[in-house]
Amino acid sequence: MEEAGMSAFCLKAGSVRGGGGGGGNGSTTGTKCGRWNPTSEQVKVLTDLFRSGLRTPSTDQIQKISTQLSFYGKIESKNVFYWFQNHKARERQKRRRVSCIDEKDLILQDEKISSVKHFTDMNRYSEPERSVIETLQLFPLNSFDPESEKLRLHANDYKEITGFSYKIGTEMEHSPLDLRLSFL
Amino acid sequence: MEEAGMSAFCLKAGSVRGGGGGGGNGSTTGTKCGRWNPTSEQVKVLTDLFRSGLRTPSTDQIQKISTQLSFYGKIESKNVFYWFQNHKARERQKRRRVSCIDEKDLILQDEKISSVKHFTDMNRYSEPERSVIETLQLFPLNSFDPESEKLRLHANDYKEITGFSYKIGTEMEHSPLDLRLSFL
DNA sequence: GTAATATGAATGAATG
DNA sequence: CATTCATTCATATTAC
Repeated sequence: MEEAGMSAFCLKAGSVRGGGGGGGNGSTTGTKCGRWNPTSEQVKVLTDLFRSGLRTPSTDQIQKISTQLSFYGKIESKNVFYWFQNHKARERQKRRRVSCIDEKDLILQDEKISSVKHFTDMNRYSEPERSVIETLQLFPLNSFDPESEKLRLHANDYKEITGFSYKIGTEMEHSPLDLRLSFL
Repeated sequence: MEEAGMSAFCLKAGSVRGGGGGGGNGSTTGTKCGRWNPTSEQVKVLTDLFRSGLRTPSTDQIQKISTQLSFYGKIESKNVFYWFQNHKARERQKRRRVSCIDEKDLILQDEKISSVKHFTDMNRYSEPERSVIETLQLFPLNSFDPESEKLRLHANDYKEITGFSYKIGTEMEHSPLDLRLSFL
């Protein structure tokens, strides 16, 4: 009865997820089950893409990337998705930590990419390096969507929730006997 | 992509969620501010509702759901709203991201029960059809309400609206970066 | 063996 | 409804 909150998700016992490593990576140790751990080649490709300016690949690109990367080992699309999400988030995260120091001496541990991150404007952190454009020619990102945006129909967007005042519970009584889910 | 304000009000205060290992009530950790941490019961109810076919509850339903769920812990209406939004979106995302692997056993543990329910309608409740109220019996509701059926909002199965017409392979220039990336 | 770190995975919240 | 950001959890790896 306890728990039931934190570690209820990870299980799998490694039946389906197995295989890790897949084809001939060998760099990993075990790679039994659990989470995906990328091979060196996969990491390199992903890093190259990231350094080339790709930050948030679209679904199509994610599919293509994972397909290509599957040659180096087992991988799923969501792995690519998460990788970019995490990579970008942590870049930003580190930068935020740095900016929040006033007296503490920060330890610049490692700086993989030689990026002189001087935030000219604290308001919005732009890309640290703007010299990634050349490689961008690699990607035909000219996939213009002619009419993907105009299909937007705004349904009820539930504007009320943003205002936390939002008085809803006219009856704030917790009456277990009142009615549970029969209200629906 | 604008700045959109940095809501830094809620500092994390380093509360280790779940570490308490106590009784599954996540709200005890933060309690102050920070994001909503649903309890197991709340998640179960929401999941049941979702599995029952409810995908986009109206404002009215949302307020009722949150009111009833507040019995299990702190909750707001917007939490319910976001929960359904996210759950629906991620179900669809998962289906999409996983389509490229030969592994067909992508059975999520939360889909244990094999109740085949096909949602085929996307309109508002045109006609009340009673086929999704099963989970409601999980709760000790004393008042049987024949109008329960009208809660059910059938899911729109949604098809690919992306009429992809962008040209592919227009520029297949070999790039110095990596040949393997030319697929993008 | 434990602590610290790195990172994959998940999800709440928000925006367009 | 889709996409993205921020925070957190979980685990593998490394350091002590």
